[in-house]
Amino acid sequence: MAEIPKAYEPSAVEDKWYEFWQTNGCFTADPDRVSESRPAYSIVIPPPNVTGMLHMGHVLNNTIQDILARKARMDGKEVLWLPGTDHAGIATQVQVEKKLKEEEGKSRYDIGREKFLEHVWDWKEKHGGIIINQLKKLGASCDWSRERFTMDDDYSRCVQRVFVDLYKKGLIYRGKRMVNWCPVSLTALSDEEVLPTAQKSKLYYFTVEVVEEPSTKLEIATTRPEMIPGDTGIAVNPKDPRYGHLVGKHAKRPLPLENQAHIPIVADEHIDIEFGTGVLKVTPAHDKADFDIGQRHGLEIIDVLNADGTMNELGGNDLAGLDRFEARKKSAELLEQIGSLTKEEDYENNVGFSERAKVPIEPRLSLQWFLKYPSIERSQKCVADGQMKFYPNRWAKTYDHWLTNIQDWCISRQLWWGHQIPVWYHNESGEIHCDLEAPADEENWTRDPDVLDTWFSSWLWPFATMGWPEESETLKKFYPTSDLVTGPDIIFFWVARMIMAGYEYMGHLPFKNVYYTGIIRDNKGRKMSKSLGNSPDPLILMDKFGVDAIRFGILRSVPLGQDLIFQDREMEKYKKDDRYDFTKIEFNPTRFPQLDLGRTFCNKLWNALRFRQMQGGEREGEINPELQTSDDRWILRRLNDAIGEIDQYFADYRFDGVTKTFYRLFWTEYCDWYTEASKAVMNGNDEARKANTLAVMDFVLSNMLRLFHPFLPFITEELWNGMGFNSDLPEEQGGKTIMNARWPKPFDDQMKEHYGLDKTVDKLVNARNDLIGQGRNLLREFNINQKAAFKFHPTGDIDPHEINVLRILLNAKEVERISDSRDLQGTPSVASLLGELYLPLEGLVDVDAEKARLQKELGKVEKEIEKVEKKLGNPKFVEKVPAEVLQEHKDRKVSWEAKKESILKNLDALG
RNA sequence: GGGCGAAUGGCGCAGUGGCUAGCGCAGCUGUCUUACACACAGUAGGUCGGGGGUUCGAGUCCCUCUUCGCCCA
Repeated sequence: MAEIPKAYEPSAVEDKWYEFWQTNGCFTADPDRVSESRPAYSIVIPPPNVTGMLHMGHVLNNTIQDILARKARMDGKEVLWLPGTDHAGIATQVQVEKKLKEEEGKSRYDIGREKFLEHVWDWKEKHGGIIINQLKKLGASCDWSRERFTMDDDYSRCVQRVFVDLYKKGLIYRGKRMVNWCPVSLTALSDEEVLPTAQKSKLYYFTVEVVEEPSTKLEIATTRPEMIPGDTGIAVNPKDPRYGHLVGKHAKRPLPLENQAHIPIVADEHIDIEFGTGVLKVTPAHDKADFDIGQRHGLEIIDVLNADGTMNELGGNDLAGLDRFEARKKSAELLEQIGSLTKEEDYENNVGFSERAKVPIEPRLSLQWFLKYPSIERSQKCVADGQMKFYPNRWAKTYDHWLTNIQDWCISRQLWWGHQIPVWYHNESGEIHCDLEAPADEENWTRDPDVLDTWFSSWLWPFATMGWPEESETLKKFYPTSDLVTGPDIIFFWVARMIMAGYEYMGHLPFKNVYYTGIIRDNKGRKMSKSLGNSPDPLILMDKFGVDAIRFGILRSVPLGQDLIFQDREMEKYKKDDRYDFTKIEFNPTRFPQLDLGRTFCNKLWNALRFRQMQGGEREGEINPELQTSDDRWILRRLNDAIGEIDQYFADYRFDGVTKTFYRLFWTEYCDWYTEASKAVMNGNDEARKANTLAVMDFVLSNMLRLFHPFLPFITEELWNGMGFNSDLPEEQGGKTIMNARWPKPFDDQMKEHYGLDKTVDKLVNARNDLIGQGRNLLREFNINQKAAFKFHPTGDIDPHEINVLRILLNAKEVERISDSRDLQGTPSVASLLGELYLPLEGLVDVDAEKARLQKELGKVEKEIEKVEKKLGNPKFVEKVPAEVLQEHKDRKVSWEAKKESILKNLDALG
């Protein structure tokens, strides 16, 4: 790096290095390279919606995967991070239909299936690459040569193959069942796609007449009076003393007015006597529970709804053609007209909403395809016995519970965009042909028009992307995958199903660890969503703050499995109507404190290297133990401890912990203490020592760059190359790119001994730094901004280097070493294990102020002494506590008492 | 109704029974000190949601209550 700019400019390096990595094949996985000494490591990406756009959740999720992949490469593994996108049946189809309506005023039926699918593919071609490019911008080190799409021909073939196989195994069947129907998307949905949502609604009370006893009226409560025309029975609990005797008689159904049919009153144990009036109207066509009651009692099924949620002619003259919600109001009016309505009251209940279309679903009887899940037992066992690990582990319980209560999966969807079901019905016999190929006499058959649930393709993702059903090299080497990173919201949709598919088709679990990320929320704690418009555009953030800053900032505040509050101090400012406008985000460092933390971290890192460069460009070689200062040993010990901590945090998937350690090691320990202390050497004349200090710096910096690389890929690569840390390394071990540099290892015992890295180093440096802190405090207490002279009275032998460091870090004019402190009585002073430090201020000392300061200090110290003495005075404490804790308390007491003594001496001197 | 999670300075978060409960941001005071004002130095600010218990010792373990969130029925 010829001339290093004063500040880090992300835009100047990001695209350059991404391009470099790609053209040099740094992301490409090669199964042939896998060996015992170079184990495989693999992740499959949770495929984003092909027409989607990057949001903060993607940033979190993919940064974590990238960190894992980059770390694994540095650990010497052959890494495959396999990317791709999902065709997202409903979501994509809805978008294209919307566009078609807007641009051409046509519906999909107007142009037909074939033409419509052409539109979808066009849309996919146009928008499908967007999110992929956004992931590249984020630095994702995916093997793009293996990018897959769930609608690729060979992938499609896998989906069909699995359908046919499961059908032949008898696990897939077709049946008329109550399903969740979305009146907007006009398709069935699986139970998992329905979200129970609390609704404020009304409970309508109305009466019906008992046909056999016209004087008897039954009062019924319902939230859906528009369904009355579909009622085919009245159910009561046979144990209910109020109604038991009416069983077997009939009731007169009030609606439709022109068809007030007589419907049977039946006895059913499942009726809750306490709820409402204890009388339930039974609408078998429109409620799952009612359907079951109807089945038990042989009730008629009357479907009063059209597919789009409007009432059909069976709803009667007054309701036919009305939307279900209008029909609700209208039927309440009708009941009132005939004097049947007795009251309305406010009521809160849970209504199932379509996950995609955000409207209440209708339970509807229809002919659909269902799957009895395969390999349930093995799937449940592998998590329960810890073969597969969940992080955080608590999700294992949720997973287990779902598998225990598992229901058959409705896999058919009445959509056009997706994998069409490989089933043909014979036009005359109705015979079913289920196969990869159409029947030979295709003209006599009709293919099932429905497509499969999108998740029916995604559940094959870990192996269908690797060449299955061929026994490809990729599959052999990279399956099962190592880690899966995803959100707990799709634990049933995706994770559980992939596990089952993995066992069923590969005979093995699909991944060994599952990391569940938290959810990103806005600063009011709300989930970020399109409809609220409370999600900032990550691309704009990357542009303003730098990609590395975003990665670091986000990861720094994500504790394992906890949701993350993304702070935006000015969100409200950008409110437009009910939404937020994040299209114009100005650069404003304090607006996003978490991102700013990342940005300043990068800049600090940049400047730490810049400082190193200014000391001379040559890379230094071996560290000579003879020439080390106490600070050299100390920083090597700090680095060593940090590597250990970081490794442990990685093992536990605690990325917040990793960044925290980075911060402490780099900012506090390396910059604030070590770099500053090193100036004592760098400003001196001992050239050998200077070179040695530079060698220590190079060693620590080179280690830190490597540790940071998975989190901060761009800036570390720029500095690694620019500063020449790559220069004497073999190409495949960091010579070409930091991506392949070796992950730092803690020192072994021999190294520790060689460099003299024992605890005594810490004791000395900590005591000296404590003295510096106290000295700085004195300067501020006495309001001294200019350089002042200190006098230092050490308690023991001390290297002149330490005094020099004292001088530099205190920013002192001079630190004079004295052997007798008597003359200094009455001047401000502080004490540490190393000795006493005086700030001789002739004529400047406000005796009273200094006394007050010392008294305050004394108070603190005495309180601590009291505390520790109380503990040590407790015989039970002394008896029971572990030896090292006891010793530690004793030491503490000694140290506080020394401090107290020194304060008292100085107070005494002040008179 | 059942299950899970959270509650620690103004804000966002660490804290694995035992150092004086930490970190970042924001605040206040001073400094453009030749790596960094995207910085440096100093400083104030919390008794850890409430209550009870276990323990020599509890932010940490147990019980209970409150509030918030998620999942399942």
